[in-house]
Amino acid sequence: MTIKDIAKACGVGVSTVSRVLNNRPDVSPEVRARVLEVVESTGYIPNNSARDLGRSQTDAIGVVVRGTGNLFFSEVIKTIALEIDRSGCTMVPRYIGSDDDEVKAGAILEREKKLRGLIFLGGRFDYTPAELSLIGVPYVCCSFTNCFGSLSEAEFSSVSIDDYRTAYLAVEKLIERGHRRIAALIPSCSDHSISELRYNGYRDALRDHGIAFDPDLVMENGGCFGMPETYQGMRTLLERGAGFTAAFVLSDTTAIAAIKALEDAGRRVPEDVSVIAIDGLEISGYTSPTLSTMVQPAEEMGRETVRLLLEVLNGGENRHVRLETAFRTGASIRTL
Amino acid sequence: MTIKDIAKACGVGVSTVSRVLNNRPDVSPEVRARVLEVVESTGYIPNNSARDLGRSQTDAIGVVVRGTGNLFFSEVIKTIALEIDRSGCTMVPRYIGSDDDEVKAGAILEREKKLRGLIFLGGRFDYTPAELSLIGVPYVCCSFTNCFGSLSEAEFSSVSIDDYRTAYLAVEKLIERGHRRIAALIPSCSDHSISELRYNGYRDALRDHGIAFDPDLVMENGGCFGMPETYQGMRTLLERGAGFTAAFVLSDTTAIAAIKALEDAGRRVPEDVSVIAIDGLEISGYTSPTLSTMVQPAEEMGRETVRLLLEVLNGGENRHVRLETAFRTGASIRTL
DNA sequence: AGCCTTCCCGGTAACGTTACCGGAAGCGGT
DNA sequence: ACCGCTTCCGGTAACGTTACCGGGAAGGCT
Repeated sequence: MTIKDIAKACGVGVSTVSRVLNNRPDVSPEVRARVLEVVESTGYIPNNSARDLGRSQTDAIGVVVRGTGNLFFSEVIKTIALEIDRSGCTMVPRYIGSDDDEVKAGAILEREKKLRGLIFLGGRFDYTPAELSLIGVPYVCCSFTNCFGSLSEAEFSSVSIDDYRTAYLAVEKLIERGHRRIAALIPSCSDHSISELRYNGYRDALRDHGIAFDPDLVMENGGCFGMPETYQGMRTLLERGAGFTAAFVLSDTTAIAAIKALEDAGRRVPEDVSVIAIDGLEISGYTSPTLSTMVQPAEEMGRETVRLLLEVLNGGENRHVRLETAFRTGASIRTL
Repeated sequence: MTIKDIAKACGVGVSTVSRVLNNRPDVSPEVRARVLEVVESTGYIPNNSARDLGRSQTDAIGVVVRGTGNLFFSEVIKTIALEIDRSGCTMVPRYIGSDDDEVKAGAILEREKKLRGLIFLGGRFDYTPAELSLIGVPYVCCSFTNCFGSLSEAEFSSVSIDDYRTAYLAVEKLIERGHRRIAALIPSCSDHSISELRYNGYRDALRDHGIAFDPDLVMENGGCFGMPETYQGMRTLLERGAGFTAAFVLSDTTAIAAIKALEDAGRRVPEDVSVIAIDGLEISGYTSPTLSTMVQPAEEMGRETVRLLLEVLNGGENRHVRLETAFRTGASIRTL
């Protein structure tokens, strides 16, 4: 069953059928209706490969996911997949490690699969314009913040939360509850990126509330949002001996690991130490204690990401959208 | 840059280049080497659409993922993606809801994207041969057990754990520790499938150890492995008043929800109630208490799934592989 | 009436491969 | 010298679309 069969069945030319299928103008309503009817009744589906070849362009959208352990990304991916499907495009995922070069991975994916567009889901994004020029298609970065001034904002799109502000607010929640000795667990693998911004939020919140910054309360642990590394990080922090009544952790899963470290060391949460995190995973509403966390709108992020990409693909301008986070109160913090 | 350019640069015909690229015989070693060299140096990558069109076949492998909340699947997907990439094929994912018809979704995906093969990742799979005949390409079911005798085992491949035995062993762990009043939380949405088998394992383990089956200890809650449903299920079970010292829960995440329900009702885990689960997610090693759980080999499942599909695609026979689970001891169970 | 648009529509050459056919060259055997 | 076989290779028609060109019909204007 090809477009020729449809054309013959309708008594029109193939180009007319093609026009109808791609709903272009220059087709009379009657002809359009007839073609559509035949297409419907025969259950004809155009051949993708041929279409791609004819257009010399594919309908594939690459999605590079960096950091395999990140549960939050798993949430976002589902929405991205859904939205890409809805747009009639094909999602081509590629998972890479936390320390892999995502831009290189994207470029390879683009060459291999002849992509139309690219989505980057992940943290570190400190590339030079030269490196980024390897990517020849529009791209949008999700869960990302442009913290290197070298790249023009007009050259790509992005959707993210305000990491700085979210961290600031999280820490402020602790301060509001009387905490002044607040530890922070920062993954060190993704400098210059999300963790950097969240770290700044932490420091500025302290400063704005007249609390002196104490480097002994900050633990930079390796491993991008990894649970073992964070667990170990918290243990080391405790051994350091600098007392604290609260901790700010950058993600839900690592917060869970940090809490375990606290408990294994004989500290109770929240009685001895309050913990606040960022993510808002479903599961963190069921752990013991439940997590107080800044909820990222996973679905909205996915939806916006795809929407932005489609916009650019349709000739629109690059845009950068910031999504709101919301504080979800759990049992992991208490008022001093 | 097309195959013609390569042919011209090598002084050979396009068909020769094509033969080399698809490493077919009937090419002399010298010519093959020369072509390969030019390909290498020019960085030429064949056009996928044209190849697919020429072959009238694609390199796309559909992956239908059912049950969006299932974290275990998220783990498996990554390996599946990796292995599909390694094979040179393209993964085309589709996420569907827990109550959607996965076979229909697969058939649609196949028609839309002209798939070469299909992978089903998910639970319920009680379809008639007529329904399954909608799928016109080889497929393999992952995390699945053929519990409907109607379908011949030669018609598809599958990889799964032995759900019956795994559940049996899990319950046995509890019995070994002196428990005799053992509750079970069973998702009721996916009858005739994984939960059915695991339920049978539960009942037989009781029986084989001379423990009478008590229907009051079984809670069938709706929602496929959903945390809210399981939480509510456990609450209802407790209100029922039938005492128990242990509970068998079908997945890690639902076990975490069940534990919260227990704690919210004033029962402590494991002091008052022991809990055992199945999955072995990383996160369940960090929750409080850590979970005792039967670990499913997520990576191996993903690897085997893709391997089986490729086998069939290359003319091999359908196979069904069973993977081993391992008990991982956590703090959620205790000896009476 | 003649001309110029505009609106539709059909024909056909791309698009970049693969599969098939046929042919040249080399070689051994009669 | 002839035949038949194998090995290797080039030419070319598919594959199923899309994009472009051109043409006919209809309608408005001079």
